[in-house]
Amino acid sequence: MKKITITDVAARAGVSKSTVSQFLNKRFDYMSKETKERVEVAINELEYQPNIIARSLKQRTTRTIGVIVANILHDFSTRVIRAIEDYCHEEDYHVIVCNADDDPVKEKRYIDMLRAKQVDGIIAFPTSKNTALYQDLITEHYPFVFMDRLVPGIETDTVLLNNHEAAQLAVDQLVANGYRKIAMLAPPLYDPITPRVERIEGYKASLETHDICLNSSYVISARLEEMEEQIEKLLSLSDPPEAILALNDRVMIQLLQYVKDKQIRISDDVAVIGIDDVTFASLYTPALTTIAQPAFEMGKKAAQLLFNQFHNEASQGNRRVYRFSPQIIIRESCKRKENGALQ
Amino acid sequence: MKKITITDVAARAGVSKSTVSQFLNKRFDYMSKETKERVEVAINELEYQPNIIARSLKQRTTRTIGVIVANILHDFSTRVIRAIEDYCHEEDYHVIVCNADDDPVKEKRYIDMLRAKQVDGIIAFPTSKNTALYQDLITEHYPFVFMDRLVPGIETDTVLLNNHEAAQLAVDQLVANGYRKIAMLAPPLYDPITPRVERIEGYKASLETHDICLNSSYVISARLEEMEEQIEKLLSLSDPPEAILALNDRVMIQLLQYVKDKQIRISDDVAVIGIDDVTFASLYTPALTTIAQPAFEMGKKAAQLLFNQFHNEASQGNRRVYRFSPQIIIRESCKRKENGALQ
DNA sequence: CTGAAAGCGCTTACAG
DNA sequence: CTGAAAGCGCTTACAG
Repeated sequence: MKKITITDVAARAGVSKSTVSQFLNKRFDYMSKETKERVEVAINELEYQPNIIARSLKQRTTRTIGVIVANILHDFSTRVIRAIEDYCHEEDYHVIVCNADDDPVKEKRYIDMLRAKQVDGIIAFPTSKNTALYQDLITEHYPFVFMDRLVPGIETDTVLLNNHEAAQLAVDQLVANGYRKIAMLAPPLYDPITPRVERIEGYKASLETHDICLNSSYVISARLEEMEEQIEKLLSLSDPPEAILALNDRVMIQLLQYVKDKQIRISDDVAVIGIDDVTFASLYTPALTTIAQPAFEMGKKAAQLLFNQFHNEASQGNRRVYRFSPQIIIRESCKRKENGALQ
Repeated sequence: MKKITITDVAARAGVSKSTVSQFLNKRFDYMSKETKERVEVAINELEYQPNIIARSLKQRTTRTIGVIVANILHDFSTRVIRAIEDYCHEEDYHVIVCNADDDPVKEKRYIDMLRAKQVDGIIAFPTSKNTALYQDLITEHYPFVFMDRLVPGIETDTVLLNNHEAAQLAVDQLVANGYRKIAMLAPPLYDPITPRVERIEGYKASLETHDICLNSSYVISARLEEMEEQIEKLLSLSDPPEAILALNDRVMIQLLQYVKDKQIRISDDVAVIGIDDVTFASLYTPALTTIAQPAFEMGKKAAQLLFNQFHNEASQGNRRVYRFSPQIIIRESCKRKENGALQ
């Protein structure tokens, strides 16, 4: 039951460990056909599998990367991970998945452990709170890329949505359908997470473009558990909004739950549009108009950037921010029934 | 920029590597306060982080496990992974996530590579096709547990749903609401994946219990792309079903898409119930009655079983199958409007 | 209480 | 064309 090693193979084949190692690494340049075959036979007979850990120790590469997301249960994260894993699989790499739960302590622990395990690089949805640590990674030229969120002052490859454009697409669509009283539903902003901040900014800027005055009671920012209560208030306003923009999928779900409970009819009573294309958007009634993120492309890009960092140290100097364009998927939830004023 | 090693720490502290190692492993029994402090200071000053790869080589444990799912995009898999990762995080383990896409070749490649990387164990949703390989794992006493699917002839810890009960709960609920013409929508059965086979068996057995004759044109088994076509046929039958049981979430989504496109009203025109609690079940109209799997508990159990295998070799003999009970969540999609005959 | 030495299983110049 | 030797960075008996 003892694990067989390169030494066993060498003995069996009657050659040295060096030769076996050359074989394993496909360095056949100076190897006679005969020894090559002998080694091959020995490997097969013994069902030898090299110990990658030993190789990693010597070669200082583990062919493994770490991916730290806030929560793998979030749809966007799952898709990004799938894209990264696909890319890694092609390149014969593996991915360790970690859930930091937006907790800086957990994040730091993961980053430290991942590095101790010598992973070749990390892709993270940063909590943005471990600035000193991120800075260390940079000064040590450690390969890493950020996803979804920008961290002020940290210059590393970052891939994220053009959030401004996403909010703008949503507002434009609403305005084009004749809505001008547009509310925004957002998660809490006390920790300034890029997509939230930028989408709200985008919303405000777009309103301005359309000469719509910002009504501050129309922008709700609350924890998911308090969302229903906030929506209730919003809709009870003396001058309630005619349309609601949900900042992300989780907010959208809260909104739809509220709407269901109160028997409010979307589109008739209030128009709805959401950033993030929820899985059930097309089968909901009315089908939900959404602004989709190209999650797979974004994940793939992140992986490519990381691998670029592996291969050329030069890339250190010019790490960049890559913005991906969202795509509007027009369905039914913000059409006016009466084919409303195209203003 | 050179990585600092245990040798550097030893030099700095003026002790041997052995002593530093003892310190790292918290073996303080015979260490003087003074040297202990010296080592501690050196470690902090140098910001030393041990190389886990080197340790792993010696200790023959990587504190890393592999999880092979069919597809991380599937909701159930995601939840299971989350539960496993949480458990591992508590135990200071990491998890490598792999998507086998129900492809035995990919699965084999992952298992081989994961083992080459010396992961301490594997949790897999098996394709069930690599029987020889699974058997090898057993004879080598390699720790692994199967999830969601049973593999005939392979005696290892397996955690899965009580699928029979799941189908039965669904049929019972339908019958209790006065439905007797009950169709079953399933994915293809050419590869005999446990949940599919068992849920269909459960469906058939339950019908029998209720003295309902099986109508073979009521059981549809088709690829997702052909599902709409099949549903069309099903509902065009001269004697169409009054209720439909969706075998899993993906089938349910196809069904809902069809229903939406054809403007069929669930509950009024046809009752619907599904195994797997889709995320939007409660906010859909009518809210969907579903049979939920305890995904988190199942994932946690799988992790526990794997860790048990690490800790006691004895467990080899008595690996078992753990069935989890589904839970029915009664909502609105299979209630009769007219408060139908409680038969 | 601490250190020298061997060893985990590979790879890699280098010598021949 | 092939092998002996050193080394990757730890841990672990064992000696003192």
